[in-house]
Amino acid sequence: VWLRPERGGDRKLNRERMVGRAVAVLDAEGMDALSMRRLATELDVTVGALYWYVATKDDLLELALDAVLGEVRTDAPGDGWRAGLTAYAHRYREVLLRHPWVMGLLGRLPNTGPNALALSDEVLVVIERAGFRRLTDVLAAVHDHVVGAAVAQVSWREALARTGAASADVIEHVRATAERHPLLASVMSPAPQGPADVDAVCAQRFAFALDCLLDGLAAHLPATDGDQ
Amino acid sequence: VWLRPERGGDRKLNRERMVGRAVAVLDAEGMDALSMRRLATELDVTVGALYWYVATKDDLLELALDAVLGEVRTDAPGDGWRAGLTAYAHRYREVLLRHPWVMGLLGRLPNTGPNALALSDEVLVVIERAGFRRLTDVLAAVHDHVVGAAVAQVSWREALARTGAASADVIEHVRATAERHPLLASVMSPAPQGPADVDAVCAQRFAFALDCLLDGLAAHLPATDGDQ
DNA sequence: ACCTGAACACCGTTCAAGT
DNA sequence: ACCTGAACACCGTTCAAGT
Repeated sequence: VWLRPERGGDRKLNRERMVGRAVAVLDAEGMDALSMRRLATELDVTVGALYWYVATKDDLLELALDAVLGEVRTDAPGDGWRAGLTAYAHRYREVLLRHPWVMGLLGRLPNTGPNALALSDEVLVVIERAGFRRLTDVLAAVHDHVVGAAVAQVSWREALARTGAASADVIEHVRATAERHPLLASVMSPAPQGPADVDAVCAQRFAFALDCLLDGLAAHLPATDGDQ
Repeated sequence: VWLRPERGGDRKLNRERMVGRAVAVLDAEGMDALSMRRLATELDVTVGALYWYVATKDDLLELALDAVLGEVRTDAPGDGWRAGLTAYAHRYREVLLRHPWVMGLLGRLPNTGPNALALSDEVLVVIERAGFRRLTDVLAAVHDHVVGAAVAQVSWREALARTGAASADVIEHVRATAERHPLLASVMSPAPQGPADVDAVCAQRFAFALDCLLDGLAAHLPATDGDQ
């Protein structure tokens, strides 16, 4: 998408307005609610008009994805690499959770928009200043953890939303799994399973794993350990 | 889905045959190729017949997701927790990369099928035997890293596949980004960017980050460090 | 250059009716 | 119980034709 010309245009439409409205619909009603026709009527335009600015719906989604990544800003560099990476990871995570539909796009579309590149570059600067050798590996490690944790949390939310109230079937199902997997059951039971609890558990879990990861990464700093 | 009865049936169809064929289509031609109509003709049946065994297409996809997770088997427990978790992570990753369409489902559908639960339980046993306190946190840390790394790799593949040969536009685009982000450019340039190289880079990157994570987790073992 | 109107080839889902 | 046939309300995309 990033190659295709911006296609000026300002009579009724432009890419910015399209992407903005698309993100609004996606945030409010999710992926299934966004059709080209829906977006067109929302912009007071016929469907065909959209294809003047965008070659395909996937192009539009790529634009929406990168627009959202623009919300992640690395601020105040210079508090040390660990604080910098931690702040980056938390900000990135918050953005993903604010726009859950992004998770369905990450594995399906390329993610090489200008905002994605700018963000990688900024974080790489922090990693380089820290003295790491494998710059991209460290970046990927942090990045992958954020994405993985966000995917898991959204998936969990989805599972809770799907099973509305506790019908008799659900109770029977839980009982059956508990019988087959006693350890899993004992480990899950203390969780009250409310949607708010899920977020709290995930937030704390995320911070824990991130700390472990950064501990492990720190051991690969030349000053501490010459091993590459 | 897991609540709804199996709906016996063996005249022409059953869930197993449906899911098997669906996975085959998904593996061969990806998410976009799988429609209910396509699956029906592939099974010598009309579309309506499918809805006897499955309430919705998402249900079918949930079944396909869990079926794929069944390919991840934890073998030979007892080589130590670190070897066990490493083997689990690598096997899980291989399965995800063999079925790239799964990545588009993970953040969109609940993932609470019997195979997913059984797998979690088996890994939890390894984690508990190791002496960890926060069982689920450790499980999630490893799990999230696998998913995040797989998502990134598939997304990278997709980006390469999308930009076919190096047209003049692509070259101009790369040059422009290189100018704006010199560090990013210098770090990316050594990569020959072939599809095979991507897999190799990602495999090594995955192993590195996993090692770092396990190092960090090991520090939280009571024997080594009483801190919870 | 930008947008409309209308069409094409598909979707997922439902449901009477058959066997 | 299981499957067919046909319909309903949608899709993404294309493209002549208008301005």
